[in-house]
Amino acid sequence: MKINNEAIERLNSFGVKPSMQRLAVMTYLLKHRTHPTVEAIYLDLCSQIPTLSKTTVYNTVKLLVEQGAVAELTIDDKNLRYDSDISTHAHFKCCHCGYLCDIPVRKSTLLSVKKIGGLTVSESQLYYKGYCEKCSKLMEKI
Amino acid sequence: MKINNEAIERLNSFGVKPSMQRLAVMTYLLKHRTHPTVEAIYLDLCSQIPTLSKTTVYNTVKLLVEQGAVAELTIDDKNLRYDSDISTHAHFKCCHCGYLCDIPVRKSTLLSVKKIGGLTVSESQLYYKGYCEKCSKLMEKI
DNA sequence: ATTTAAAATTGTAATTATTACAATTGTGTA
DNA sequence: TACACAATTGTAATAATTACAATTTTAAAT
Repeated sequence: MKINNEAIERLNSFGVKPSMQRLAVMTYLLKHRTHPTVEAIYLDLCSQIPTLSKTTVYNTVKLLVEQGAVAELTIDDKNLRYDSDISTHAHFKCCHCGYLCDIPVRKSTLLSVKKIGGLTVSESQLYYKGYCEKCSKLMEKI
Repeated sequence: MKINNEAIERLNSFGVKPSMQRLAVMTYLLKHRTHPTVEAIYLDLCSQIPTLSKTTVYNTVKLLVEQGAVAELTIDDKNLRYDSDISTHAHFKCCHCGYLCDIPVRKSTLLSVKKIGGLTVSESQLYYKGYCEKCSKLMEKI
């Protein structure tokens, strides 16, 4: 996997000082829109950067999230997941097979910064849970 | 804490066979709308049921969630939280102090059962994250 | 009432994601 | 080249949750 310009630009525009590892993680997230876990990112990048430490991946995604360069999803109760798509959209997770995907949403539904009473909301997440097409059909048969 | 009728009715109407422990957990959740963790439920109920096991609390909340009698929140990356309010509403979490509260929401925003493409959505969760009133003011001073 | 089977509860051990932290390595500058 | 600082690494610790076997409780049948 080559480092792409989009990754460099993303880091720069969110004030993240680039490094080999950070660019690799950012590039990975931009390329793989699968909402990967730290484990998945780590395992895939290991072949490219054999000295990579899982701690570095943890440090990096934390930094990227803090700076707003990527989104952190808490849709799964097991692991945190990361998404380089920081535009307005929702997520669906199949509670049977774990399948996870994006769901388009009107911007008005998920406004990025607003006030609710005294609360300052900087981030909104809309999660849908249920059964994917495959698992729905499986359920009917049982 | 007395077991209340609402707890018995809730278990019955969601097909959960009642027991001392299940009623205690259900009653606790109906009374404490603080979105408690398993740990919190366990610690509070220990004085009432000294033989209570944390595993039982885990088993019970899992059962209640499966049957739809309570909602499970994944808003916090550390622990799962449980909510006996299964009506349409969103949640806010302060990412500085951890404060968690309910946010009213129009029913149309979070429809409880629908289809999106081939996906069968049985549950929607809307999470807001940011700073509570106290923490917002703290931030300004720094 | 007694026996019996099934279900619920308990306690302990295992698993796993994440964080803490100290040591090492890398980077940029004087 | 030397120095200070930041980033990375590896290991150990923490903590939430699950697995599982043993025990207790419940409910039904004799």
